[in-house]
Amino acid sequence: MTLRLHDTMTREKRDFVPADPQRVTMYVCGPTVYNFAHVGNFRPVVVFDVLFRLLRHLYGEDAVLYAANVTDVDDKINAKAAEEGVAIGVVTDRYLAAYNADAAKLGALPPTFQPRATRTMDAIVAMIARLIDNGAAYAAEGHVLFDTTAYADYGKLSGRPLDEMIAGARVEVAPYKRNPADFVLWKPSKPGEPLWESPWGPGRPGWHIECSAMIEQTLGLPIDIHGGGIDLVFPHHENERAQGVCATDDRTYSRFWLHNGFLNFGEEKMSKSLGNVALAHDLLAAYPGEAIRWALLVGHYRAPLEWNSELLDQARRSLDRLYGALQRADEVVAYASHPADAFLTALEDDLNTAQAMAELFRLASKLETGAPEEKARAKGELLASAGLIGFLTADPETWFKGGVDEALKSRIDGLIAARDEARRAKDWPQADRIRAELTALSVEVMDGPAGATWRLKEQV
RNA sequence: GGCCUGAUGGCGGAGUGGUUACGCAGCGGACUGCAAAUCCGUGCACCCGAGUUCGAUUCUCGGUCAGGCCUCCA
Repeated sequence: MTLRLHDTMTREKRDFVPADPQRVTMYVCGPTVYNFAHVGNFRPVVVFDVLFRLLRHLYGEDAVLYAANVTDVDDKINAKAAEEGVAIGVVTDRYLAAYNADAAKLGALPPTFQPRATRTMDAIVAMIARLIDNGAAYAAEGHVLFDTTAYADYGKLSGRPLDEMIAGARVEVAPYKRNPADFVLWKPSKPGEPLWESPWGPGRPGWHIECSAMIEQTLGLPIDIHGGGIDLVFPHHENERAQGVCATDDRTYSRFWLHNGFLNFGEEKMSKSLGNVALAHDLLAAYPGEAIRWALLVGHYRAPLEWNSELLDQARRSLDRLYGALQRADEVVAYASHPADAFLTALEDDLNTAQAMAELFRLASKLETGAPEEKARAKGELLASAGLIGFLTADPETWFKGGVDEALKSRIDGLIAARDEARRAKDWPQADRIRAELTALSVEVMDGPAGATWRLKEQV
């Protein structure tokens, strides 16, 4: 079975073949850390985490190098720092920490590298200098600009011929540009803004060159996979590629380009009680990270995803179903620790997570109804399959009772015990009264042959 | 204006030239003191028009609608 990935460059699914199976490289554009990140910003985090995990499964954990950068030089960061009267590092450190914590709650593994623009300045300056030497960039009025006419392939990734872009340009062209499409590699800082020394005067780098330099420094060019949101295809990735190719004489830059679709918020408002759930940080306070991760992967990564509270509720219930099966199969000893073939096949088909999830439900059904050997195998495959993409890693008890503190837990256990006693005495009115009390605590009681178990109906 | 996607049941969302996944919700039944969970069964869809074909939801063309990008937004 081979991994097939949709490449934005060729606009088709192709067999993925890394340059070196011992050293598979992937780079994904990360956040600009000036505030808590929007949920949509976490879609690539989760999507490419799935790809990272799949690649590790296929090529070995040590064979995959994944870099996800952090943009910590930016106008918005400057504005935020100025507003708070602090250095930009205070702002970027704070929001980077929050971002990483939220990503972890969403089940994302830490990338192998997390380069930061401010710590890559030497490489950025060096790359700009090389571009000037190669005749692909020029200095003008304190700026350094990339000369888009120096790169014949410019526009190929996004499918925009240069002349059309010029015709469609809706932004005023700075007077120092040779061509309207030329973009900034280095620019002077405004008074009060952070600046770095360079041969072209003190200033700061343009956004695109940061990524090219960070890739070259952390992974080396060319890389196997470059990922990011669909909105980055143009101009960011187009420009990155132009820079990387012209600075290194390497024609490839990245062997595959993967882009995830956007989250749509439609018209529906998220439940008011949830507050501003557009921020992942707030959303994570209202829903388990695993449910949000599930919701983000429920559709194909390239398709737009309708994001609303119903989607999240359904995601949580889907996980209830799977965790419920595991909980009921507590005594089943898992046999086999490999992901199911059908599950892997789905993932290897350009990360068809929806299909892969369907396989998880199939395994859960087998676990509920199969013969003993079948159950043991289904449990092993379910755990291994789901675990491969970061699901069902919690104890089922924790999933269903995780939000309960000790005091409440002992109170619930007391009520359950009292109800059991009433039921043994066939005092149904009393048993129902107690159940009503539990329901008020959002506790769902499930009577079984071995006594009653319970779980939280909604997690808070 | 240019370029590019997409349109599947009540909701979400896969996939396929002939029998349409899966989950949630619904309905009937089993189980239960009653429930819940689970199990069994079941209803419900492939935007419109034309074409190709023995046969199209799936391919082609047109239309309609929706969304995205067009210089720093995942």
